[in-house]
Amino acid sequence: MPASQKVTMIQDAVQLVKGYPQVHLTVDCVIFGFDENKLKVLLIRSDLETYQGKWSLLGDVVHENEELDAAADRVLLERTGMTNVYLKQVQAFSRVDRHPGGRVVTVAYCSLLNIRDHELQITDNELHWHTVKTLKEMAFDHKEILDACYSWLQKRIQEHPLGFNLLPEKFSLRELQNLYEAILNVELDRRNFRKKFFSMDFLVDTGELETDVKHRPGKLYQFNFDKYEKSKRKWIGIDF
Amino acid sequence: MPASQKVTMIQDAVQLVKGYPQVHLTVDCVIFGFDENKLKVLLIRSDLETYQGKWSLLGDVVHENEELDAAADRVLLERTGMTNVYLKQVQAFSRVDRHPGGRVVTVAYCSLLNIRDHELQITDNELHWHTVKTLKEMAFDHKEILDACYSWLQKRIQEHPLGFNLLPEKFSLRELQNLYEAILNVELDRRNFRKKFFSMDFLVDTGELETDVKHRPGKLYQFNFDKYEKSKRKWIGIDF
DNA sequence: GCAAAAGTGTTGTCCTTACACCCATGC
DNA sequence: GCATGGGTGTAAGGACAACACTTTTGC
Repeated sequence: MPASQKVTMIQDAVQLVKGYPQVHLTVDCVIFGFDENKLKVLLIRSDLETYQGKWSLLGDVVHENEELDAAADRVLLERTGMTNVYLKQVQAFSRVDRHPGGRVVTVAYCSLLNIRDHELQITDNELHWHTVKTLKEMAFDHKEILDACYSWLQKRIQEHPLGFNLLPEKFSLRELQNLYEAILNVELDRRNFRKKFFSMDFLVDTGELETDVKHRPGKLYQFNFDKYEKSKRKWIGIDF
Repeated sequence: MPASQKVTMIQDAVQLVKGYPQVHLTVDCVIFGFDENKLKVLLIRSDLETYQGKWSLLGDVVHENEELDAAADRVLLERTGMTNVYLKQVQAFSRVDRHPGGRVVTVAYCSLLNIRDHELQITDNELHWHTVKTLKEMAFDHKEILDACYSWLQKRIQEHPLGFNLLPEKFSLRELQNLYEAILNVELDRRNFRKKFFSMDFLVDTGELETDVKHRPGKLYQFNFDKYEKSKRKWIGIDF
């Protein structure tokens, strides 16, 4: 290394960082659920007067010594009372004017949970589940964030077994198919759908049957996450 | 809406945001290139004494009224002199101790460019191209960021025509195949590879041939981005 | 017994894979 | 003329798409 390099070495990293500009940083969670054969998202009314009546994602500031994932976990825990929820970072949004109160950068998270597993505890600000399809305007850039997370979900659900997070532990194949059809917004052939999932061999027949249905009850299955993890294939293909 | 809601409405958004905690925010660019049939990444020596001798990604703070994409563009322009470079946000990294100078959140970008298109202008801090495969330790959490961007690239290149950003405008099929083999770390069958790309019908025969090769020269092709954009297919399938 | 959904197989088509020989050029 | 990589075709196997009838249960 040339001597000239050493001269410019920075010894005091703390001093260096102190000179950096700072921004307000938040997380916003797009929390998806599945009910009545429709994809739902958990929203509250915005508490900003500017956005009076508009719907808003669940979010919060990132605390001083908190990682982004932890902040998103915390938002989820505070709002739904649930831990160990499927939660993935999707994208940062940084439009300078995205918040009327000033410069706020936000990191969007996509979360999937089973609506039936929990009752909403705190229903401040009309917290409740909204049908994704019929959702129009939202506060801030939250519609844009929702759209990004929805696209993300549509893509991911075709490549990874995320969908099971939206269903009860035990589910019928009809429910599973309804889930895929709702999320992907397509109709699928029932026989081919079943063949596909059976051939993947990750479904476990629980031996139980649906109850409270007005017709022939379907078998209930569980997803074998362990088996899936062990057999993840490395796919090589070119397709675009 | 119940009356109780109105009471809690926030009128002064600016005041609200002023109360939010702030963090230091940076962008880091993983700039990939392709040369000598190897995937390369553009790095500098860290200028922090703590990381003396270690390699570091190209990054910078995000300015006060600057979007993340713009900050990444700026880093690229400053370091390579290039604009209109392929550049996508990949992921935010927020480990509390990831920077020795204090809490710094960074957003990673993946960038693809054609090494031949530009000579490195400023070679401060030993800026230069590194073979990805042989890269071990790096400053900060930059190895982790690089790995994340590399995985992202491996996945994306199979689904979208990104690879062409790493090649000259006109390229031979051999070069294209070498690119895929290097990035995916596999060997591909030459005949099947050619068939695949020809059947997609996005390659335009320029009528030109390779020069300066010691054997029969191959045809040079261009990628037809317009045609690709127009025929993007919506793929529905379940596969995991 | 009827309504409603569960459950099941086959066939044709297409895509993927594996594989070997001749061709054009530089030296 | 020989070494080097360019260029091409075919056949087999596997995945996917299309399609209809019987079975079980609730009422």
